[in-house]
Amino acid sequence: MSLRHAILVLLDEHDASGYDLAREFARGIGHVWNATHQQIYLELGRLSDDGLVEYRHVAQNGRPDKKLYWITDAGYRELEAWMDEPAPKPRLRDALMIKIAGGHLADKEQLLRELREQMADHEETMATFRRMEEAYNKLSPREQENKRFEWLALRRGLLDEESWMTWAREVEAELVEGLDTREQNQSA
Amino acid sequence: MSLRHAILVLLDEHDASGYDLAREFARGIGHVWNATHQQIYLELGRLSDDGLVEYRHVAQNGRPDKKLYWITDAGYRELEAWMDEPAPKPRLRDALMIKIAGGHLADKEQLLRELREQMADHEETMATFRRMEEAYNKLSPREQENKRFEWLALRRGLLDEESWMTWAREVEAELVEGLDTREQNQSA
DNA sequence: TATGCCATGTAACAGGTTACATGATTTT
DNA sequence: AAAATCATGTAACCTGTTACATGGCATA
Repeated sequence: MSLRHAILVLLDEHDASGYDLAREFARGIGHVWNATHQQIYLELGRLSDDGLVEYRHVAQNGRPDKKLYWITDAGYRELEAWMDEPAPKPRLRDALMIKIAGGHLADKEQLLRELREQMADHEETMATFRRMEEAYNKLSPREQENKRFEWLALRRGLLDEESWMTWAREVEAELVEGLDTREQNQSA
Repeated sequence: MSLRHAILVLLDEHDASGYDLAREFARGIGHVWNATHQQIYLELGRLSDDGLVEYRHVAQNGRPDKKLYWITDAGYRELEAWMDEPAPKPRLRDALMIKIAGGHLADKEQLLRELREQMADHEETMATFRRMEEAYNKLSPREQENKRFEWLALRRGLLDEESWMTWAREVEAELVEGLDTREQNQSA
């Protein structure tokens, strides 16, 4: 159950509402951990019950009220204790890769279409990460030092996306080549 | 629910027992999809109930009997139908990255130790993948052609591992540097 | 007028993990 | 003597997803 720890790490960076957290999970940190708003609201409730976070209502003009959460001392103790325990290895479940592995059974045009859709998504993610990296690079050396670990996690996302795109371009080229060859045979 | 489709893709490659599948999920294909034996045995039961796979008992000498499963025509139809539907995007949940992102709260030596353990694991995985790639390279052009898609999925695993190691070495260097600096300050 | 953003939640269900259970053979 | 490999399963529990629910304000 690391969702709570992911939330605590985010709350350590800055106070946030459930909505804020959901946004961050959908963007930056979402690359290494993700969660839907439903999960987040539930977990914030539990964290609050356990005294690891606290919140206050914040009224806003033109927008609905929100609950602003922050991490408590008990929350920090919990986080630090968790840091000393070995992290479970991530378990990957990528359905597209299953399709690729069994690609000889698939409609190649369909597969190419889907690959390209995912490539577009990954391009967007990379663009976001690059913007985040640029923002980091513009910080003062002192601030860079403070956010060094956040940056290292971001860096992981970037390298991961780059490696994915490298792979995808290889696959794209092969699929296109396969389709071209078939067309030539048909017209011959 | 793509576990069943992952199993079907594996059974398309060759007939297998639940145990065989569990081994493959733990090694090769495990990089893109993984499952425990408990999940696999349950799902094989359901696949069998749904007529997508069949099996026969195989007696073995010196080893327990096993159930050898294969994919049926209905199984192939199911797989092909599934291939045409968009695959859900993978959701990453990597606890180590949360630790890294909140690394300023962690004991750096502990973090370095854990990073190095995971690096060793990844080295092993890479070695396995490289052996698999070498085996593929030794196949006849015709066989390479047949297993092209399997190889593309393997290739993804390799690139992913390489990218992970690149990142990990960067982080390792930073952590080591940080610890050295602290030691110098202590002894000064 | 419709879509998107802000903001928080509940409930039912599906999927996945951990613990428990057994037992022979082979390797260290 | 202990650990690993082969081989299959059940049950309880925890986690995560999808569907449902509401509603104002701002932008296209």
